[in-house]
Amino acid sequence: MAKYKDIADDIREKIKNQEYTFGQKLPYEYVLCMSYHCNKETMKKALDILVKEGLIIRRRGAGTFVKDYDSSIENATNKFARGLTAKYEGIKEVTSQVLEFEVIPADEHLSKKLQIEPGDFVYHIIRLRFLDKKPHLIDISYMPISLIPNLKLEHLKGSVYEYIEKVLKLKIQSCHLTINAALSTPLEQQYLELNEYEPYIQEEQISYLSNGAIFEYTLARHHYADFEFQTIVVQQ
Amino acid sequence: MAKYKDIADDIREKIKNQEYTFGQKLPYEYVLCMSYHCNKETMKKALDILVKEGLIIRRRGAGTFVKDYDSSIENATNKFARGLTAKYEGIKEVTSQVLEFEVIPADEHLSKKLQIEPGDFVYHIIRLRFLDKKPHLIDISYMPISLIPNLKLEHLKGSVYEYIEKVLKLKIQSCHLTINAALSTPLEQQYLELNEYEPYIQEEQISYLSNGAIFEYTLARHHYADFEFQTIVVQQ
DNA sequence: GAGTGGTCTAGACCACATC
DNA sequence: ATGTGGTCTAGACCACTCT
Repeated sequence: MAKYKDIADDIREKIKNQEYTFGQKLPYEYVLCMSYHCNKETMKKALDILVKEGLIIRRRGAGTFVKDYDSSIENATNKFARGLTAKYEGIKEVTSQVLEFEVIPADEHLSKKLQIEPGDFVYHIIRLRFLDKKPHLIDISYMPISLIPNLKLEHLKGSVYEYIEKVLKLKIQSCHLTINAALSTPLEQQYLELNEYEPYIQEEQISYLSNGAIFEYTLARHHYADFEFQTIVVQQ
Repeated sequence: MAKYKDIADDIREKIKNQEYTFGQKLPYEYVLCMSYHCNKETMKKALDILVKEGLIIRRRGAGTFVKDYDSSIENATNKFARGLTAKYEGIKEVTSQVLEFEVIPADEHLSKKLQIEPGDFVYHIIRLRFLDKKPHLIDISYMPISLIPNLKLEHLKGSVYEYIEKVLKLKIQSCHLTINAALSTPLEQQYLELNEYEPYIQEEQISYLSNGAIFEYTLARHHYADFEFQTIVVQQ
């Protein structure tokens, strides 16, 4: 683990524990560098992480200040996991009901999304996911079998991500998200308790491994009333 | 403008012009440093921008590769502007109809969102925004009058951001976005052509200036069928 | 082992904010 | 004028991938 990430973790904790409180000016760069025994560039990398998470703001000529914690979002790793692994804070129990689990050849559309050849075999998985026993989203997933061998029903009941990272030792590197909405079909009406003529909200997710391969194309469909997505955009 | 941003701009152009094409390996760091006359760290900063934009992927021990351009999103500056200035590609005409323009004292809720004192005066603006003459979203905005003096009706018909950046010479630094949905009220039903019992999708946006002040709290309400939002999450 | 990216440092110099 | 962050460099060393 890189030093700058450790420093970011440490300062993040201090903000969360209100050792540094809203509006407070942090010690300036030189002092922080001294206390963490690091170089200025390293400290900047650390603080830039917190800037991207919306925890602090840095102003040339003025200083570094703690932002309103409530308006910031969880750190990028958690945000990253949000789509499917459902690490929802304060909610104890995440369960899944597997509605479909089969292997099919990729059609034209799928082969483009997954950057594979048409006809290559992929898992086709539909899961209904519950938070505290309340149906929360329908999750339609496609993954190339060549990348994710030996996927079993039991993995689907827990976290597929855990299987990929802990068992297969693959690293998830990035994902491309698109959020939109569409009128519900009987599938969503049945499981998300939507009425006819009511839309669902969909997160389309294309996920990359650290080796550059796309391992997943997922459509997560939510009840519109349950959906929330947060992000922070920082001018470069 | 920083050198690393210039280099990123240059390489981004080469990818968009397909001088570097999908899947292609870029020259490795040393060669790029030579041709741009810069240091390794500077080149890394440049390439990291493109990684965050989803244009390239970097793999330690392997190289730097161009991602599928179609699946990447417009650069951060455009994405940043997306919320309100509506630089929608391929669409010629963005117009606004001002439904409400008044100054009110901030209530408890607003004062928290804008981080001002309750009672401080704020603009309250409701606009209906059209893309190519089609009603596209309703935009409910609150801005402290102390930060944005002399806002006129004419500014609302064009881009408020342009007034803030070009006339007031203030810099917009970051914004916090929250996307959710809620059942439409008569306001949305009337202007977005929604039926009763149909939801709208809302982008809540809290925007910061480079001096750390919050200058805007906006609710942009979209017809659910028109809404799309893209983002890329990269593991740190 | 060779190729390639990632991190860290010391120090120089620049840009902006505030007084 | 002083305080503070931002950028850039040269060079060292480390970590991962490929084969």
